[in-house]
Amino acid sequence: MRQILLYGLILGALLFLIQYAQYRLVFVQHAESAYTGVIAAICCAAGIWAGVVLTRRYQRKSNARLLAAIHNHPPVQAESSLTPRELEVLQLIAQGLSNQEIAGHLFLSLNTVKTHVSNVFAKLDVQRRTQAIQKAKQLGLLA
Amino acid sequence: MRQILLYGLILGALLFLIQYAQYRLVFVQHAESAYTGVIAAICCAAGIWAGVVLTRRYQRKSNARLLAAIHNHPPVQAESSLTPRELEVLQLIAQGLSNQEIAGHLFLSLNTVKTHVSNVFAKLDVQRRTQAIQKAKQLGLLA
DNA sequence: AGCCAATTCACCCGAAAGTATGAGGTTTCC
DNA sequence: GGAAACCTCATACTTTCGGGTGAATTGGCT
Repeated sequence: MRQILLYGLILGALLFLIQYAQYRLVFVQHAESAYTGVIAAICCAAGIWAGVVLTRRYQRKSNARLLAAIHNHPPVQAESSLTPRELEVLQLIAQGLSNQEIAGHLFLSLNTVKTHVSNVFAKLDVQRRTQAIQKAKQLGLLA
Repeated sequence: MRQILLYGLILGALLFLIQYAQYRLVFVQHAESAYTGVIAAICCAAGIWAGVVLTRRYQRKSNARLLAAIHNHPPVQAESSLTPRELEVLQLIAQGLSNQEIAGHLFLSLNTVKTHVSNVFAKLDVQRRTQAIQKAKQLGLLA
């Protein structure tokens, strides 16, 4: 529902831009190539954005399968109550990454990473990431 | 993901329609105008392609680093040795203790612990304690 | 259609961690 | 007796973490 509104606004803005550009062109003849360039730039940007978003969503699930394959575990572990995403974050914590770096690796915002980290800590009953590493290794959640 | 594609198509279609309509109504005298729509479509496609390719490439590199880290592949070189005190502090860090707790264990002030920790980080060439744990285990400094 | 778990993101706040610099004290070794 | 290494502690500052709360979205299941 929110997205529809968003896309509507984007669409409207684009249409407005095009209208404006063509309005200006009525009075500025022979600037057709410049106008085409603007359109091309806008569409390129929109296309790249769409492509990136598309691929990220697709890759997200692939990564889950990849990590699962590495550890010979199904994506969802019954013995630990950690979700797949939380396990991913936990593994990156054990690699020594900061929350910001984890966000970069996983294409998440810093806030989202913090949320996952907090949930991991709560489920492992620890207060610090160093404790989480310790406990996770004891529980066999990490290699 | 399906909706994004959908919205993308709608966007493209609308843009094209606008182009076509204005071509018919206003810019009949400009045969060039028809090309703008084509350009827009091509750029959209190119943009999506570029976005997908770029994101996929970036992900591949990330995954490679991730796998390398998991499998202990990264080159490990001998580094300057830690002093006895620094090694003590490092071991307590690996056990998940906070600086304050380490100070309590070793009967030191918090500032002193911070100094030792900073020196350990410098010698191990890391910035965070989680990285220090990882590296110390690679170097065999920890059990 | 509605519920529910998972995921994502935001904001605020305090605590902890990390950086930089300086400064005494001791031991050891030349 | 002086250089060098180590240990100790301090102040000041910036960054990162962690906790708490709220909320929107999605996908799966009933």
